[in-house]
Amino acid sequence: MARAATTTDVFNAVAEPRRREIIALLANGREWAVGDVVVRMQMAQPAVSKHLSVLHKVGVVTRIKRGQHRMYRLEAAKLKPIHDWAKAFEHYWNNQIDRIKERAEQKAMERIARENTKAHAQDESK
Amino acid sequence: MARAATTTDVFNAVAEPRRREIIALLANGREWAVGDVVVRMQMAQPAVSKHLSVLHKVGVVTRIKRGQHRMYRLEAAKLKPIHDWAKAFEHYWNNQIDRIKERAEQKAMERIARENTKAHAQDESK
DNA sequence: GACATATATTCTTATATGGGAATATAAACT
DNA sequence: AGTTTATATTCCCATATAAGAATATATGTC
Repeated sequence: MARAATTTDVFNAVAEPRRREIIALLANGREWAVGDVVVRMQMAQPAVSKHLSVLHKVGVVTRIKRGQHRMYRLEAAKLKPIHDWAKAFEHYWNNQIDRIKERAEQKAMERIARENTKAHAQDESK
Repeated sequence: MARAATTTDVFNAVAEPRRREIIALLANGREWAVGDVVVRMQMAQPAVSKHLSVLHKVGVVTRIKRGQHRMYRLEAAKLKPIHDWAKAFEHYWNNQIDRIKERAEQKAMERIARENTKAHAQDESK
């Protein structure tokens, strides 16, 4: 009865569109103060605080105090379960050709990666 | 106010754990009668019907009548938006080495795919 | 047509949740 | 200490939703 709480199930936490917007905002990797999110989202401060609180409880954001501000940062790895889940269905929308390409690249990858990893490591900083 | 309905937002539809279970069940690609799902999920028939109805409304399953049965089939492509969304965060949990490999395979893919597509098409039926 | 089987729908109830308003808390500044 | 700024929390309300029970709607069988 009743689905898993938004504060415990990442799928449910992310099912709220405004929280996905907040996540998109934080996706630039920087720290965001609540007030910054309020401005960018045109949303009331308590609402933002509550959404961030939900995201914090599921671990999707981390929080640190900086002066009178609480800085939030995206902890994107917590979204991996969703990716893993969805990825399991990838082959349903990829067509046969794409699958062949994946097989081919898979085999090539192992060989090429070994050569490239050391040689071009510094070229891939971005 | 209030998030998008479960019947209109795939993210919300899938935020219910039992619906994810049903999806997992249907993921074998076969048609499932409601009764089969009821047995496998140990769940009341009306509950299953309702969940399937939600999934049907968001298009995640298709339904066809077969005699007195309604056969449900997974329409996994409707889950692609979730995959696309989550995939955007993939690089957060992949390490630098993995990213280099992806770049390498990406480049190799385009070349190799052209050679393999026609040559081995019949070997990749599964 | 009567009955059985399969599934959907309706109704009720309990609960979660999101927003708004108001208030509380905390830090910074004077 | 008093005031301002930043954020969290509480309270209230409206709504969505999930489950269960009962019932309705096919469809198949005799």
